[in-house]
Amino acid sequence: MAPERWLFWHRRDLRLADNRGLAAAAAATPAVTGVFVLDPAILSDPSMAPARLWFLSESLRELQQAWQQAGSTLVVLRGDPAELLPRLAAGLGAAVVAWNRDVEPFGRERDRRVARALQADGRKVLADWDQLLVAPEALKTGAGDPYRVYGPYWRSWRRWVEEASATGTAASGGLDPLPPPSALIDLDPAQLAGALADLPLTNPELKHGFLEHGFGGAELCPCRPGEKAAQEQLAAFCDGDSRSISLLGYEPGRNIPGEAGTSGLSAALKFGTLSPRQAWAAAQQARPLARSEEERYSIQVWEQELAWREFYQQALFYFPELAEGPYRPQWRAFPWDNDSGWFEAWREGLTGMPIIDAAMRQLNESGWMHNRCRMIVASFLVKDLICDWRWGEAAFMARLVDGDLAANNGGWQWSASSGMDPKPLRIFNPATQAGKFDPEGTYIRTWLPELRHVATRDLISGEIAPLERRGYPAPLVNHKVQQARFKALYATIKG
DNA sequence: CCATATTTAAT
DNA sequence: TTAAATATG
Repeated sequence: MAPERWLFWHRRDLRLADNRGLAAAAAATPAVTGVFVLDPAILSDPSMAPARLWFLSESLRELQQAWQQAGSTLVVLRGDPAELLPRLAAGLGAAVVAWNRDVEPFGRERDRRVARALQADGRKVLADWDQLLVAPEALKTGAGDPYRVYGPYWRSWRRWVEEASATGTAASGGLDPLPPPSALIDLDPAQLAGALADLPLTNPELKHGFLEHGFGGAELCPCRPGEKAAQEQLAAFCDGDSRSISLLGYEPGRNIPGEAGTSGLSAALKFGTLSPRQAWAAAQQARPLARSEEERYSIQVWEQELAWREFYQQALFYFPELAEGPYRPQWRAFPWDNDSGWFEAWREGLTGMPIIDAAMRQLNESGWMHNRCRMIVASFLVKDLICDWRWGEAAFMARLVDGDLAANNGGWQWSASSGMDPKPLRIFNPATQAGKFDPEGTYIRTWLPELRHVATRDLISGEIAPLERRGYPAPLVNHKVQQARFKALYATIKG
């Protein structure tokens, strides 16, 4: 008798190794078929970035080959998962459909619909956590509430991760990365063809992969698609050979946008070509390489970035209203200027403030922006241009290769001072930020080649003589004037 | 053991 | 300013 067939539904876990849901399926039966559904509701949304379509398409193409090498098939469909998954499961004769859980309101509602449809057909559903080191339910404050403040969350998160690490294996609740499944069993070709006959199947085309993405910045983007590239990037970042621009030099290297001092793994973690447990394990293996207190501290700072990612995901899980706008009610009445001309100048990198324009051009050309610059341009849009941060949030989502609702919304709410974090106003002075983090003007000159001739001091301050500008715009606003205006408007909503 | 007041600390 | 931890009744 043939073994029971399971269907595994990939979503934001585009890898075979250390995929908890897939491993659970493979532990139950070797007869596992994979599926990914290209959902027009997501792909055609205005917030979908060409860079993400590129990353998704390339990662899927590699994942489909990996399934084949593991002995089975990854089916790629296009349409509504709630309609297609029951049909595919029926065609395959799958008894169980498994997937990894998500935190986003849209995904959770979709998953409920899919589960209801499958269960109505008498199929079992298996869904558990994979995309976080620590499941949202695992950490609560002393009062039993979800954490709203990063500091206490980080301490609690680290304690939990260290205790779970000590137990080792996944079976005993540990965090050791799992190997990929191998020796899977496929349906025989005729049976598979029959199961797929009436389904909207998508095959990778020779040139573009699964999707027409129209993204031209792949060469400039630091994020590499696919499971294999993610492993290589992680290993290179953690290896200790290039200490100043890697994990061991992460602090302060991570804050210098003109150097490649960050891991570039944001998109890999967003799409799950890399698991957070793999990232955590690599950081632990690098600890013996650290030869100074600074290098040990660098590892911890990177671990804290993994914790920020999980903090914002658990926040969205427990407070889905974050996705709709300001968490703090008084911010909902803020009298934004919302000048659409200023907003467009910001979005296209034409504000006349070099550090802002360099950062926005990096985003527009490469699909990625250095995190320090994300904070600087966010503060500028909100506190200098006095524009609703949700416009900036949407603009980031429309272009970022790693655009993720929880992280992007969390970052913008942090910058706008409207989030759960109880700290008062944060106003960055863009010139001070440029002076601290791009002191030689390296980053500015990289992305604003038309200003390469300008003295570094003027690139940082933004005070460029009209004859030196050569077509580069004059500053749109004056920081001193605008921050005073912002504070006056803020006073009207306080309390 | 609760509920409430006070203290502490926040990338 | 306010969440979280801790002290107090």
